[in-house]
Amino acid sequence: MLDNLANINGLPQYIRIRESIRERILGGELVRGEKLPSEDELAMVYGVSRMTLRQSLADLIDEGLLYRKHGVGTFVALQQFARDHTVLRNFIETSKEEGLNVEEKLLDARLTSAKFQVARALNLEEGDKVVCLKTLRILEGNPITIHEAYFDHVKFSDFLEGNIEELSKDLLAYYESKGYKVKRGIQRLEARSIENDIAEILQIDESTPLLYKERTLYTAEGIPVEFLYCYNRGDLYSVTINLTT
Amino acid sequence: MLDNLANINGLPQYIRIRESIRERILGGELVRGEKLPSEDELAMVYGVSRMTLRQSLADLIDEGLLYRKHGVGTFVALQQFARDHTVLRNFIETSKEEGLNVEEKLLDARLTSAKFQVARALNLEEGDKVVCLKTLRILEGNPITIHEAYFDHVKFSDFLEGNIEELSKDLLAYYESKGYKVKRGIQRLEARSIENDIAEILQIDESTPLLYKERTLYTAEGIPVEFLYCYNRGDLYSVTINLTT
DNA sequence: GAGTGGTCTAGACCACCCG
DNA sequence: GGGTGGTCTAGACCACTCG
Repeated sequence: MLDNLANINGLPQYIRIRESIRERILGGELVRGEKLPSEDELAMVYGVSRMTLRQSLADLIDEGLLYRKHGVGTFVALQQFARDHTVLRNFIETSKEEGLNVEEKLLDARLTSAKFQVARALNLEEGDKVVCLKTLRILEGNPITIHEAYFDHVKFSDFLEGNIEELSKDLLAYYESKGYKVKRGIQRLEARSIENDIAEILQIDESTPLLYKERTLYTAEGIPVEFLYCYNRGDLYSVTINLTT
Repeated sequence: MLDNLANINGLPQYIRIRESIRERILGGELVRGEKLPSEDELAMVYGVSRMTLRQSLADLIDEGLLYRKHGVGTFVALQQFARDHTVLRNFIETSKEEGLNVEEKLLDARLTSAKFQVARALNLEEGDKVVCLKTLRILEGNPITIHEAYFDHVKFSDFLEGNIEELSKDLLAYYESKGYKVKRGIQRLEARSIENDIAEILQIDESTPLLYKERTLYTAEGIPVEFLYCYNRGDLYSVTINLTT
């Protein structure tokens, strides 16, 4: 009765209810700090059992949109955190959503042999064949990031024969199309001095520090999919991270 | 029947079952990639309903220890991710657990007026009174990090009258003791060139880049608790982050 | 078709908080 | 004491996967 966009056929009830509540919060119908009706009441309003209703709330609490107080009630959080946990997002799409002018330039794409660090991360043997994909990302005309991604040539043997320019724009989608849906990752960040070749590509001098990143991506099963080196201009690039206890 | 440490009285069953399963995995009884018994069977073994058992599994799946395949079964993940989502941890305790020699030196603790950025982060007005706590962290004899934390003097008025040396060793515990349990946070990382005063304290020259961090901590309700500037030696310090879709 | 996880119900009792 | 969320049950039917 309260749903609109959330009322798509085929979706489980708890998802439709969750989205309905989310819309009521984001739309301003439920104000920050405001108490929601009790679980019993919400379950009645939405016409489901309390267990089902709690499944809806659980997701929103995990996202930081709601919080519970035992014996008191459920409330809309004062501070809105990440709407979802999506830390892994496609760089180009994300930047475009923010209205930024983004270009991506293919620097190199080739078959090579895995060195120690790459092999270890991808659970391969040193010397095994891997695809190396190097790209430069340009934000509002400024070269800002060099990406150097490695992935198993056995799992992704058709990459180099495909439309590399196109495929490299959304590697996550490409991995998924091959049956490797990325679910988790581990990344490590460092501040580094810049090296000559990197300085040249990013068109900066050697006094600018570099935000250096290493990242490994995995499926839900824990299969490593990609290992990445990433060199970011320190003065133009920063990384924002949501933390939870 | 299978529990031991997980069999503490007073704990909900789903937590005891969860910990029992976790122990069976970490203890090697359940191997990576191995299929668990079906939910029906596990529920019977543990003597609970299937819904209760699923609550146990949900936590372990969220942690990345297990994954499910619809119509197939539940499996132990191949790669073990963070055992829990605890990204927020006490630096000193964590380092000690890793067997590292850690010292913390109090540099400054005083009452001051919130400048623009601090005021905005803590939801205060510019000029409102805040406590500023500056500490130096020394790892294995190397000065590695300068922490500059700010928190509301109204919420935490007794800090400066307390044993500052002691309290500053676990600020999260101090905040919690005042009714502000930290649940979430947002942090931002940058690579920066070093400034004179920082270089002097960290005993490094100005060619070493700095891993600069800003962080705001919040309660589950979304109340801001602490705003922090953090200056880390780039060549000795790196930040590891777990990502999820 | 058999087995698995995904969703859902209509109750129940408990622990916690507040007036 | 009354209202709230926390935990738990004993079923049910559906959707998916595989042989």
